[in-house]
Amino acid sequence: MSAYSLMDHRKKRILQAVTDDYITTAEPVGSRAIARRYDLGISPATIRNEMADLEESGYLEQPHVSAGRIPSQKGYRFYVDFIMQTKSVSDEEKLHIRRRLEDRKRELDLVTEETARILAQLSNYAAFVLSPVSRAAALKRLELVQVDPQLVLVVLVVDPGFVRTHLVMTERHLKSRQLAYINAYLNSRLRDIPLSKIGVSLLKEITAELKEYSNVLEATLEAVVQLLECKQEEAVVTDGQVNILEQPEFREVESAKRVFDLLAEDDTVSGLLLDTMNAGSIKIVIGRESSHPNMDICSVVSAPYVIEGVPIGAIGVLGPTRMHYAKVVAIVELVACHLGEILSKMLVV
Amino acid sequence: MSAYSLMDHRKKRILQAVTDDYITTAEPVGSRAIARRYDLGISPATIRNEMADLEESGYLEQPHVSAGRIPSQKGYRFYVDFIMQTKSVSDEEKLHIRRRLEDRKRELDLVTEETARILAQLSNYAAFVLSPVSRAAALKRLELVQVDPQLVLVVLVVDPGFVRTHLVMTERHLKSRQLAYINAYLNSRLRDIPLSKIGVSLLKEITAELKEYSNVLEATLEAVVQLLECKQEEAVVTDGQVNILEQPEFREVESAKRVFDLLAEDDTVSGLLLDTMNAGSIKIVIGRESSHPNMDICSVVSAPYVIEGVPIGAIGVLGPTRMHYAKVVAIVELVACHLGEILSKMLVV
DNA sequence: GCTTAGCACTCAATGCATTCGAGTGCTAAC
DNA sequence: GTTAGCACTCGAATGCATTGAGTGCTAAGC
Repeated sequence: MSAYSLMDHRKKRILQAVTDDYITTAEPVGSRAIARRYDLGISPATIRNEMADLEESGYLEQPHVSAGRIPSQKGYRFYVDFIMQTKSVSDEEKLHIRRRLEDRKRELDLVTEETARILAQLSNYAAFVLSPVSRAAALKRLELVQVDPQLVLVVLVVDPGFVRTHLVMTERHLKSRQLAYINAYLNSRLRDIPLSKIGVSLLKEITAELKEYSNVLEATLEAVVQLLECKQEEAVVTDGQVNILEQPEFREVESAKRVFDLLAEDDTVSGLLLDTMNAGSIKIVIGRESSHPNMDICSVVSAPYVIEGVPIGAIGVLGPTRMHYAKVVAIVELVACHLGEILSKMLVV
Repeated sequence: MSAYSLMDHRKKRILQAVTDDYITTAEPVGSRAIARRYDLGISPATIRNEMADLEESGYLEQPHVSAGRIPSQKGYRFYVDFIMQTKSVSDEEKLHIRRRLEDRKRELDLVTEETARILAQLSNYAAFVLSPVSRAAALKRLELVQVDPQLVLVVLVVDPGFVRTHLVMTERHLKSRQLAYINAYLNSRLRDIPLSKIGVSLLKEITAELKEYSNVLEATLEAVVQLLECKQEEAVVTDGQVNILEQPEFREVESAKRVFDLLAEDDTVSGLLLDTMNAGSIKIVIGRESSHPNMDICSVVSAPYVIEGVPIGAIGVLGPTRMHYAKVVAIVELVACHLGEILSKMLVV
């Protein structure tokens, strides 16, 4: 028997009214206000009785005895799971998002940054985007380019997605034919190998095979390892942190600072986004549901974005627990969807 | 006759005392406090008289009649120009900075990010770094790499400095010998040409010369233009924005928000840093000395960093007008110096 | 038996008067 | 020129009464 059936219809409507009202006004909601603003056909006294019940079962709480009620964390959870109906976003808005992303299509970083910006602007909360990572990603090409007698540029192309480069000093100058040979050999060994399989041992092996060039290759292959590691670590792009300051619950600098600190710790946010990506479905974390102490006053709505059905990243929005869940869920889902589509055009090569 | 000579020694000492005290306590300073804390050998009454003079000539001001004095903007300016003595930084600290930067030496972005972080941590204010830009920068190498039958990777190496890449779709597959020919030709034409001279016209010319490959080259060279433009635009890395919230003057969210908005507008900060770079010397902007309205409550200390005597970028720290100027100036100068040294090892190839 | 009007009660917020004290400016004495 | 003394100012803190939004409970009504 789900929690759903444990609450009668009228209680649900009242919980909904309290939550909706509190989300928009940020003020505790009283029985009179509900009777006036929502046409429930019952008197304040009845509403009071119901509210008392809702409080007893933990869905509502009272900041102090002569104030109205506000949803508890449990209340928000119930609201999110069983009550709210996600809003749909207007077609113009969809088009607008699409166009803004299309405009950045030529570079991955630009797209993720723009996505974060769009999310922040639409939601008016803080937004973040976990850049695409793919377990299935494979090395598409590795190219050494002689830039200078002592300098080789290592270029890595990964599919799906990104290009990384690194300059390496070398002791001896390689002739272009030698370089071509090395390049051809490296590509024959590494091409289409999943990144997860490219480890120190494989690279050692290759160095041994090409031992005539080992002094050049050592530095190069070390760079390869570093480059791959470096991209493996999750890159999170953030935007709209300032929006936090507009929320009344963060008016006192102390609480605002807690949130900023939270956002500054990369791994908290990126961990959450990685979870979302792995779970493959939209995720709503309310207040202390998260283990992170500074999250108690916040909620996060996050969703994965997919390429050909495979989640390759995630986006999210962080706001106060009194978050406009319905709106944010709609936005996050929509943006995730568009982002996936744009990226699939860009990355699947 | 400079402002310096217009103020007698005792007044200077008092202005210094007020400023030092206010900078550390953030509380208006009274005559008694000065008499007690600073050994000036004069009584509070005398100090009061001097303070009244200093107020009349605009160096001090009073929040209200029964409060102590605080430095006016003019007072800070005088303090910065004629009174404060820059602190020196301990050797351990220098070593620490050096080591942190050395650790990131392999990548430009890492170095600038770490620099911003160091600056923010040492100063406890918001910090930013303008990435190296150089008018004298020249294209060192341009390389096309065939990644895939329909995909060419354009790699640009710029000296001093950075590597940029971009993927371009092509209609026909080029044989490796053709690609080698194009590469060789492009490099012969473009190598060591200053970026400022590489424009659409030059690239058009080259396309014409290689017209047999024009359909491939058009897209490629267009990408080159975009890549160069993209890097020309100033990249500013920021850190420590949260520190702003620790300053008592930004306790009310309103003022904090103004500062965050200011920091969010890239061009304001980057403009300031560009000015500093072009001026080639340390720069201190106090409150309304800047034209930007939201700067009125802030000060910025910025300094260029140089490679072989040539300024190629700048770093800066933003805090309240009640900023610890002496300390910040020392830090900014020191970090700028180290950054220049590290970069000259990295970039001048 | 549920609903609701009525009422006593609670408590944060607001306003107001009072006090406190840090700090000043002025005057007069040194 | 310096300084002690003193009256004065005004923000901040404190205390106290008032207000009003909102509750819980009881008893009457449908």
